[in-house]
Amino acid sequence: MATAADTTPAGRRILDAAGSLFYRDGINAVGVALVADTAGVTKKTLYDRFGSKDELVVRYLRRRHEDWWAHLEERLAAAPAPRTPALMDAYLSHPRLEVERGCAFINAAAELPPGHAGWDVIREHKRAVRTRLADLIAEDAPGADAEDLAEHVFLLLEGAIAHCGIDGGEARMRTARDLATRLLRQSAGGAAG
Amino acid sequence: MATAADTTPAGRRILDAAGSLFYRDGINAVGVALVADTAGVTKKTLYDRFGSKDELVVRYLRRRHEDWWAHLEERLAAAPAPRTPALMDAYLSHPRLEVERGCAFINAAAELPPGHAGWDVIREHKRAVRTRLADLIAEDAPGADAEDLAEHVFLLLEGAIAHCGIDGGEARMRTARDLATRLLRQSAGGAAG
DNA sequence: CGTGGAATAAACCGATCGGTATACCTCTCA
DNA sequence: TGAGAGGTATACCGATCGGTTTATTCCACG
Repeated sequence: MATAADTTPAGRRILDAAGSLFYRDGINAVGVALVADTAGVTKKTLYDRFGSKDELVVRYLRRRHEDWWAHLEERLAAAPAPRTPALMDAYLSHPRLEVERGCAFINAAAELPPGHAGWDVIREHKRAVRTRLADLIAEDAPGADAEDLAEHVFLLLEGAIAHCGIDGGEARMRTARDLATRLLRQSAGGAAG
Repeated sequence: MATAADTTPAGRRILDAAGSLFYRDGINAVGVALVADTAGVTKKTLYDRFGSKDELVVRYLRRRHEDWWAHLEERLAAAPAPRTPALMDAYLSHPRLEVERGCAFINAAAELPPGHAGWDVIREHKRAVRTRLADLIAEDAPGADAEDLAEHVFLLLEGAIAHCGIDGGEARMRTARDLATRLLRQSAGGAAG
């Protein structure tokens, strides 16, 4: 019977290899043979576990979201108020999920054809970040228009993460964090729209 | 002798085909044979004009920048003050440069390997937009910290254009325009930091 | 003891990739 | 008049693509 794909040692190594290769070089530029070789696994094992490259791509995106989300919640739990800037900081502090090539989900969206199952993962990831951001802002700037402010900060965040891949550095993420912090202070101070 | 690549009718049609195909389906997913067929041209003609796919990609990016820039300046020339929101509107009004798949330059950055000549075009394009934005802001909000405000609006803009490709619509670009407009009004009103 | 899942090793499939080669046609212009 | 540029048509190249097949080994578990 088909195993849950990443419950097996080889399955995990495949997902590890796919995680770094797809992110660093792009999805279409990386062949399944390279993923298998990097994982120290035969193509047969890869196809036994994942069935197709499309499915592997979906798993790659799902895992990237789950890893990032777990890290985010961990950092948020340890962060003092205001916690909104900590969300930005979380992008800079993950030990394995680099940011040198920008946002894995925006990058995947640039490559995946319409109708690919990965689109659901991409949209759900962005929706989740956007929602979590609104929650944080509601607690950081009570009384302000949280939805309006969340959309504002979300665009700052997305612009920054996208440009990390072009600039090759994290500078713009720090800029976005500082701008968001200032917005929060202004909105907490004078709660008028 | 090698012609300037796009000075010839066939060269222009190749660039037209590459423009829509590379943008819609991604650079790596589109083969030179498809570009040639779409342009109604043989592969030989394509290689006679452009030499390699890498060079064609560079030309594609350069042309996209030039077309977009010409359109921007045209719109800016016709726009009343404040002209900063008109920059955002320009993304929505170009007759041929759609926005359904997001930003062609961010997308290309997701696909191109390090060292590819296209990177220079990408970085130069973003630098140019960022600079033009600072100029517009300096004229729209005199007295304010133009550099600081430009970076803020630039991140809003980039977040919006990246997400147009994920949402599949232009809504977020309009949101970014409205947020920028409000920022401008605030900075023009109380010029304090 | 033996069955079935997880794995390796390696060959193979048709299709497509970027790029080249050969031959021929047409038009311009010196 | 004839050379050279721009072009078509088509076949070809080696490499790689995603994916399959066959055979074999290992080991846990009933």
